[in-house]
Amino acid sequence: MSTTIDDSSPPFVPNYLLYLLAAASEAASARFHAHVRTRGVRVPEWRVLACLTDTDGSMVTELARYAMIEQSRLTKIIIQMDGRGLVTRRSDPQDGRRVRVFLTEAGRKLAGELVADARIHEQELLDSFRGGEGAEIKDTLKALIRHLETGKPDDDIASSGRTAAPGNGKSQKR
Amino acid sequence: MSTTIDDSSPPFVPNYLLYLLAAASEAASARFHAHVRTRGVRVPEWRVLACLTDTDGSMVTELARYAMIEQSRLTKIIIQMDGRGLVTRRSDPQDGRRVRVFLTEAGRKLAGELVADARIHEQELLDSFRGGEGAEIKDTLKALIRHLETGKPDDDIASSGRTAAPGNGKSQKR
DNA sequence: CATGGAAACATGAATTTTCATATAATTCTT
DNA sequence: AAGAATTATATGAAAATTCATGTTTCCATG
Repeated sequence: MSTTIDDSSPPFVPNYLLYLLAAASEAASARFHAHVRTRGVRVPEWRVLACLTDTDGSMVTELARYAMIEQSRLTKIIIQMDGRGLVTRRSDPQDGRRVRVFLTEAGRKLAGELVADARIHEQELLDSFRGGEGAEIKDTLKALIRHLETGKPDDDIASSGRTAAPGNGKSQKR
Repeated sequence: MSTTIDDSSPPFVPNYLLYLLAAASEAASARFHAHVRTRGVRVPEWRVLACLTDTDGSMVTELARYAMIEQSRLTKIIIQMDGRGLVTRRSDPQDGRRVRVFLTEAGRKLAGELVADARIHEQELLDSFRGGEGAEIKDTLKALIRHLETGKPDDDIASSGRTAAPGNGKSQKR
């Protein structure tokens, strides 16, 4: 009874969107993440460094969102990085609850080098595709992310190319 | 000196491919992963269950690759799941080193339910896009993964679309 | 201007994950 | 066929992560 195993049904996992996304992320990141570890930096730390090159001095909560790291975890990572002299923390004079995180000189140097490496690696990756579809992938991902975060398509997704028109959908509720 | 900060340079992170991939994966998975935890299952466990619905009885190493979980970690997860009665392990009669992992009845039931939920969730996601670009995203990701894993473009990437031709795909050699 | 509530971080214990290595079973070599 | 090399899995200690909650500081309101 019910042992009717359909041995021929197509596999689920290799066609599942969430798996494809995770696998793509993993596969794309593997090399560079190995390089990062080579430099004595773990991936979450690299994320912090990268984010701080964009938004030096941001508060912990902001940084957590930006770097996709849960707050209490980020706090611990930052404390460690502080100990290693990569970042400093000072509390915001405007609002004593906030802790602003800054790159130190050493941190800025390291971050700069890694970002440069990342740019090169990214370029190599994108170049390794025929034609100019690399940029298309990025646009598709950006559209996907926007769509997922806002719940609204915001714009046509995955069609990229002609109808750029990113003008309208400003449904930023927040 | 050297404090020549170009305040206007565009941010790095939000345009960085590896970030976009990670963010897309995260954003797409958040809801469903929350649902999974609701059912008392952690994400890595869900991955194991899902993979086993495809390849019940596979060995630990295979499963590790399939589920993108490092071997020693997977071993521990499996031992736990065994304890909870979701899977069983028996050593391969052909090769005593190998441990084959099977879903129990309970495990199969749970896995089946979650996979069904996953399918629904995925469909909702794909439907939430205009037109039929959902499939395009999946094709793009598949091509990207193949490209990254093989080092060869294998096929035109990100062009997807017409040339579906999934017919041959029995290249499961392993 | 007290006070309740919210926001921003920090913290600690329990749990997981990592990393290197141990153990066990096969396969390859000579 | 013995020993070496390799493959598959397990294990243990150190480190990281999670989860719930604590502390501090700010904000709004009566």
